[in-house]
Amino acid sequence: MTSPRWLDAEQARVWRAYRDMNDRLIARLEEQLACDAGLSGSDYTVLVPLSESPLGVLRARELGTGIGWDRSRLSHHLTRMEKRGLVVREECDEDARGLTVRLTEAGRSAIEGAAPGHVECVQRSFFNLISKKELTTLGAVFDRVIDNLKSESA
Amino acid sequence: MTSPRWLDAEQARVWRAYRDMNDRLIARLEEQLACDAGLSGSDYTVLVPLSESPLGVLRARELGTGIGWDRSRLSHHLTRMEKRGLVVREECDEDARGLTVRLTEAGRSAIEGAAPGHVECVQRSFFNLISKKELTTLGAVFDRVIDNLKSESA
DNA sequence: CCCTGTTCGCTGACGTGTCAACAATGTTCT
DNA sequence: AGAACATTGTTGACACGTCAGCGAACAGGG
Repeated sequence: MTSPRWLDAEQARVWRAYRDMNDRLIARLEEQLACDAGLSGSDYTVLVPLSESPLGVLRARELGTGIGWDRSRLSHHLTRMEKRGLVVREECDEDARGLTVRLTEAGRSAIEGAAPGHVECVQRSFFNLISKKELTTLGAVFDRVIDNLKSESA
Repeated sequence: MTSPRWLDAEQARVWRAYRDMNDRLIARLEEQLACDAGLSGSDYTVLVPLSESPLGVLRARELGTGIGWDRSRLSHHLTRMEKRGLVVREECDEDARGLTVRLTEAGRSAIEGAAPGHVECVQRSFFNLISKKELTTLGAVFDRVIDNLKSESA
């Protein structure tokens, strides 16, 4: 037995803390976005790459792979966002199958209004509580876990 | 300016890694549970306290507060789980408003079948990659972030 | 005892995410 | 050109979570 069958006491404690922290942190950020700008976390995820694009326009495919969403999820969410006037769909010149997504004025002001508060919330709830040394450790651990998960699924 | 308006390069990197790791980790665990025992993460969350209770029975209220779910969410999920034969609802003697949830045989074998694989997956994808020293750091950081979030929402 | 307020759980509406099936277009190979 | 295959995006069905509103049952004070 190289690895024990059950978690030891400290592992169990850290695992619970991890799940708990994540739930609370996400909830906090969602709440901030919702009451600050009427956006959900998913809206924010979609709007960020659009607002960073020079013309506020992106191919749906690019957008989707950029944020790691599958086509279906993106399509459904764009339908909802379009209904709220945050984005519009346009035909794609280079590829008739394709689709371009354009940020509307309302969409741009929503994301620009939301971003500072969001970033500040991340700072206040996370980074301000972490030392430089700890940050380095976290970064290393997260990268290691990601690499392992990537290699297993490949 | 005590705290900068935007994340610096390392913070941004760590934040992305954190979100990415979490998404992949959760997906990995969900996948393992689903294909190993036909359970979702939510099913697992509900079944664990039930299986740890001596008679496999719990008050709905206890169960809900124990896992941090509101009444509505629990009610909806119990409906789905009952339909699949994992649990049954029973009336509560002490309190006529109340409800007790009982683990069925199928529910018990599902959770007992799923747990070892789940724990092993957590070990392999997370704890095996982390040194003792790093684990201590993670625990400290997670607790600190949780405390801060708790105090802010109080 | 009744009134008020609280707790318990259920329900319906809605936003969200996943899956499988589909249509349309592009690409490759012969 | 034509057949086979891949890519792009949409759709419908379903699982899930949140929210507001509801009725039933408790608890405490008049």
